[in-house]
Amino acid sequence: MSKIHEIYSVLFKSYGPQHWWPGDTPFEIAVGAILTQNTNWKNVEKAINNLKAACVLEPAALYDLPIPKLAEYIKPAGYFNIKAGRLKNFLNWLCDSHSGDLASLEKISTSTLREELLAVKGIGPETADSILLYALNRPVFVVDTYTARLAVRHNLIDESSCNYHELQDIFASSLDRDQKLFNEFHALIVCVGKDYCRPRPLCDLCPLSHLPRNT
DNA sequence: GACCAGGCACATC
DNA sequence: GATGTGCATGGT
Repeated sequence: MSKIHEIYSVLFKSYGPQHWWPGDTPFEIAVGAILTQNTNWKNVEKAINNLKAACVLEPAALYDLPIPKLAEYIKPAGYFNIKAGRLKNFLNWLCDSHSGDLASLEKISTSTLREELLAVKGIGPETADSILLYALNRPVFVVDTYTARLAVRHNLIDESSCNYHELQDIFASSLDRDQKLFNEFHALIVCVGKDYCRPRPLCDLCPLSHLPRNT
């Protein structure tokens, strides 16, 4: 069994299925992906609940909402002015180019969609891939800070070459190109990340602590 | 009070 | 191309 398969196996045995992404609709998932940038999910939940309570958590309503009003609703998620602009950019793309309907993206190839998402100002690689995987069910491996920490810590990658694309390639190339597997794996990495993949210290209670790792 | 959280764009060198 | 900085709330 490869190191990466072993990591997955240990995490799945420790934490079980994660049932990701937390969100009722693909659109809610996409909004959550933008709101959770560098932010604790609990804060994002508050912001999403505000949008739900105001009945604006759907493309047309959010598209019509003035940015200052949107910023007010999403305040608990932090960086609210920045994120309001980013959400608007996403809404402009979705509504102006794709009739405000995520389901209409089904016919577009994953690579084209990824390029289009990355062209939206405020959507970087992690957010684009999260939307592709969790909102649009595409087999794309999502990389985040925890993935990087885990990979460096367990010698899957050298810190000097640790960038998004390299990390994504290391995981994706050693796994079956399986949307459900990628979904579960990333969720499990975030799960163990929250518990143990903090910058320091290393913790021997981490389910991965018996695997080879850096100090 | 310090540190951290499921990034990203932009300025500067 | 690499590195530094601003953006901000809320939990531990």
